[in-house]
Amino acid sequence: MLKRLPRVVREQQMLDAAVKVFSNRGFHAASMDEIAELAGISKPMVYAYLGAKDELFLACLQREATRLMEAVAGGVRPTARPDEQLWNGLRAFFAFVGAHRDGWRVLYQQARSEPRFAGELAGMRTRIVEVVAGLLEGACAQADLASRTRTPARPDDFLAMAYAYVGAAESLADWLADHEEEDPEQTATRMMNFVWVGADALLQGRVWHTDRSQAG
Amino acid sequence: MLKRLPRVVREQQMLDAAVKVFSNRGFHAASMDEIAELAGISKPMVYAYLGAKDELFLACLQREATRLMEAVAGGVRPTARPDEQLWNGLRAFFAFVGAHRDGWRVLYQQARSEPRFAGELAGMRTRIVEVVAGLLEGACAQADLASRTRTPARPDDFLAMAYAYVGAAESLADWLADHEEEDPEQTATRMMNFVWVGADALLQGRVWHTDRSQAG
DNA sequence: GCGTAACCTTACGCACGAGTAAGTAGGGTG
DNA sequence: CACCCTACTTACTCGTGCGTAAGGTTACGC
Repeated sequence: MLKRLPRVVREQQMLDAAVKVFSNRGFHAASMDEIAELAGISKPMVYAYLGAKDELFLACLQREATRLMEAVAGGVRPTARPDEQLWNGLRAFFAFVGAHRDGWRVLYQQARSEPRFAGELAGMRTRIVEVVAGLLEGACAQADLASRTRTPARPDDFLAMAYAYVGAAESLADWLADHEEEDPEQTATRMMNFVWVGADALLQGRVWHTDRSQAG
Repeated sequence: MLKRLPRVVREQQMLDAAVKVFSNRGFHAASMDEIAELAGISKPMVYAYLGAKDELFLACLQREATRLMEAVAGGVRPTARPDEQLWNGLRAFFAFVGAHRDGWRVLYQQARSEPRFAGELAGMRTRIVEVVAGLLEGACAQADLASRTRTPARPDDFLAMAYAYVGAAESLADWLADHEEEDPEQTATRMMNFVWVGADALLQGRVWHTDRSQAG
């Protein structure tokens, strides 16, 4: 009756549908029947092409993660200054989230709460954190060359800062995903100011103490 | 056979068990039987005292949220300087997360991904974000009195910054929840440096631009 | 024009888990 | 001691939804 389509096409349709349903309902509440229906196909086809529910979810996760990584990597020129790399990376990141709000939700909200996939996700997250930590370290080294030599930072500090920054970015991304009217470009600018100015001050050795308002 | 205990005691035991199970398995994968068993009681008692699964989860959410709020509020002296308020609040916050890692997970990871409770949680989150935005605004006003009058900040900027900070704190809290060896006090210090020094620089009007490394 | 392989369906088995009915025991009060 | 109310149990019903068995249909090679 309806068109018979080649496997590759159907698989993408199924993944599209699955991302939407997982995103709206959550992993457990999503039913394979609903996914199949939304994909315009019957359930056994989903099993035939993409396997059981776990595998299907993992497939969604991997497709969306790959797209995100490629979008970010594609926006960054590796030869640019660290701050420009960061800026372009953030732009690409928030643009992606703005364009694929469903994908973002699947990737970060759902996967995190399902213990079965938390490991997979933690791996991606760790890689991102390490990249960011590397950028910070590079920026710090460059700042040292420029003028001051005050650097109290140890490797762990970079990692912790990177962790905090990634969290901040995710938080803004969630906000973006929930607010249809927000402009990705502006979100990226906010994040960039937030990161760069703050990090710059911190990396110059300015520290807050309990007994004094701040030290410079 | 086993002791008969008054209602109030049993309820707390049930909530303790529920928080643990919800935290480990996720809302859907958690079974009422397992919760009942862990609480050392039979399932109908859970229904009799705390209602259906939804209500039970909400009860967990509310108990943990209340505890968290009280812990933070209890650590803060409202008459102190803004930076000290922030510092004490962060200390209390990370101490709480360190001590109630399960509760934290239920509160933030699980609740967020379940559309049914996302609203409830978003409300709490919004309140927190607004408090933080208020602190920032207060700090900014104080800084203005002290010396410079350069303030490019509009209300939305405070809100966005607060959002990013809350995300950063959550991220560090997740890290803390996952790393048994990490010290809550140190995490709080990291966050404080991160927030205060960065915010200070930002609120003085330092901004990053596309064509220049930074402005001061 | 016929086999065969890929595409696609309906219709079911089966397990798991939410929620309940109906009934038992303990301990305080008259 | 009879009462009754609260704490507590075993033992079910029943819906929901994953995963599959078995069979139908289109296209393409030969």
